[in-house]
Amino acid sequence: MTALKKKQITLKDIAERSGVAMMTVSRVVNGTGYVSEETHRRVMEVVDELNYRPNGAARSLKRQRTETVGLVLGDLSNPYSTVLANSVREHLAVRGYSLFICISEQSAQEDITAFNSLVDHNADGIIVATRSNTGGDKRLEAIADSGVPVVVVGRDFRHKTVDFVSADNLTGGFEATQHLIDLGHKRIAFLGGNYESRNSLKRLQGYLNALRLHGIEADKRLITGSRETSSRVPGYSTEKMGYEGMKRLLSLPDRPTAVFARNDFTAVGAMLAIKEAGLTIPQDIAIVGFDDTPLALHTMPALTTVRQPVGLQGQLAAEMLLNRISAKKVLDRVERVLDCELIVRSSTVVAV
Amino acid sequence: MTALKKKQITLKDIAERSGVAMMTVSRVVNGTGYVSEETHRRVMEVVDELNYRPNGAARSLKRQRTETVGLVLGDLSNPYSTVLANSVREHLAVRGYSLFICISEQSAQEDITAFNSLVDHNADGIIVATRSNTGGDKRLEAIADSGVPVVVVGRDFRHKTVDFVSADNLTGGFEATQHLIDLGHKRIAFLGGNYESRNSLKRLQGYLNALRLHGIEADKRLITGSRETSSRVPGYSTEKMGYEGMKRLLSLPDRPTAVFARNDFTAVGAMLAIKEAGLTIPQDIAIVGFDDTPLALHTMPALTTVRQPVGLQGQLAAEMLLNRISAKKVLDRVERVLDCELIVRSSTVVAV
DNA sequence: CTGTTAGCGCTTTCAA
DNA sequence: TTGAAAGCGCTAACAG
Repeated sequence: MTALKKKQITLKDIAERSGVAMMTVSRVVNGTGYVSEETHRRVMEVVDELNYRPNGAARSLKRQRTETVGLVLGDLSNPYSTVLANSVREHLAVRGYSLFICISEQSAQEDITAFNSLVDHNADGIIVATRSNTGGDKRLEAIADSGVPVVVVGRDFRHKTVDFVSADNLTGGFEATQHLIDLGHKRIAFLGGNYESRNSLKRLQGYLNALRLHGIEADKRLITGSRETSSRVPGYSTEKMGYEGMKRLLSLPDRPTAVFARNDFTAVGAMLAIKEAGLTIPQDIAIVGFDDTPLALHTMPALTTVRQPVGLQGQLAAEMLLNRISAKKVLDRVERVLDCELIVRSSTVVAV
Repeated sequence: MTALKKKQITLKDIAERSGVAMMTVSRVVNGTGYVSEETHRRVMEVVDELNYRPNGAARSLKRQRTETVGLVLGDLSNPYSTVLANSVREHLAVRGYSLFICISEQSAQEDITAFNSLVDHNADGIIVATRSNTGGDKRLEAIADSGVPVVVVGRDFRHKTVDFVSADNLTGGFEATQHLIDLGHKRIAFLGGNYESRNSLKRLQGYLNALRLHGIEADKRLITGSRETSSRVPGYSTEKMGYEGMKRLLSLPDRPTAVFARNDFTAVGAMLAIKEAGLTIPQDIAIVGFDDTPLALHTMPALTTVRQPVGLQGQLAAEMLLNRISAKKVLDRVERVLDCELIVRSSTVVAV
């Protein structure tokens, strides 16, 4: 007969085998308090022999903390998520914290489920990097209210005890558009949103600001995106959106001479549509993306794009969260908005 | 004064407030056992009012299970990981299990750390999708020995109680090479490995098998990859490897007329090197990738590649693991190797 | 239908 | 330097 699951080795087992009290074993295992050389050695011997590992649930229950942090990620397929996750993990690891990632790609319900499983398993804090949505926001607010440390990354969410990290999408969008204007473009499209979403979509807002500054009137027909208002289309499917949106733009009587796409995936889709129409980039239509994903280097021509400091966002998020976790009192909201950088390549300028 | 972290609401609080025993509250919350309409209503009222959530640590400690599964992922930036993770999550969700993802991109140490944090936090089972390495394997073996359900996906690892899911990389590699041979190629390179790794690298093995079958002698100079023996280069950096490897191949006195790249990223890098050398794909050099990432559709020309059923791997992994978790006795190892499919595009055949 | 008791494995506190 | 007792929050098992 085969045992289903071997009985877990406990402190008690180690204590009995090594002839000391549980408490002593605990001290040895945790390296806390005084234990004689000799006892330490004897205990460790048994620990190694039986391959003892402390039970996390019991420990958490008693200690009321898990040394664990949760990260809720939306679109996993976006390199952004990858870089962010790795950065967060690295910076947590330095302080001895483990990272558990939950995915929430589709709906508010998934957000809530992810938050709950993290909270229920007593994560010491949560970093949220999904798009905001009312259902999720409401739950997140309750979680923050209950005292769980929370940091949001690039998510529109305000709460008096929730820290906020983000790239400066407003200025990024502004600079991308400014760049196109500097090149002499007047009919510039925004791809990946609709005019109504301008308040939540900072990149679109930056685009509008740049136009206004230069006395170019915004043309709503040039602002196009997916049909769903709250577009939560993940990764490569935004590419499809870019492709389709570009098709619409191309069919306009007075088509744009330049396009600012909300991200590189969208830009890639747009490029495909432009090429299919037999037009040349950037001569016929110039295009700018956002994010500077590795992708951007390999499009033909290489994509001009706005780079955002993703690793830094991860680092700051981790640090802010750890700060909150170890704080002795309730900290006020901290907000960090990080500079972006325009990377000019051949999709806007011929000579590069 | 602001409380640091609000005292957690417990069963006891609910019990007191609603004037019943803790056990009754527990029954209401879990929907187990008989509770009168009236009591149920009263308890739920208090539960909602105080926003009670059961403490997972306490529950796990008592129940000895967490309804939680861990997934250890290597290269997050590979679309493969994304699709796998989502598939696993979906299929777990149906059965009420949460998924926690851990990343291990670099080293055996990271693998071990990830395994440990999952085991220590009492995950009910673990799915491992990182590349195998001796350190990780050793720890994984110990974990499996201790009775924790484990499933490996595409990872070379044999253990009598660890299930195995993988694409049929051997046949996939064979068919990719066969395809090139069918097109008349004789000097076919393998990009992304060295001859010595042929035992662990099934795709390379398939390549060698195809050559042998057609009486083409393998030329070690045509088998090239990264310099590190155990190549654990993640995502887009394998692209760099493809680029560099291709450069080496192009500098050969008798350069190949076709290349089979171990994955699409590598293939993309190779394509770049080929174009830079002023050569045409597929006329001068034909190229086949592996994985059919979304990328493959957007290369110029579109990439011929081998598609593997990633979603299905996730589904099977989830099912096998749940099966193991709920099994009444120790199950023997199950192995599922899934068919791949050659997708022919313009990087090998002009007319397509 | 509801309540009581005991204990999951660990660590905090106090005592020796 | 070591140990004993109590209890974290929950639920299985048994009583009523």
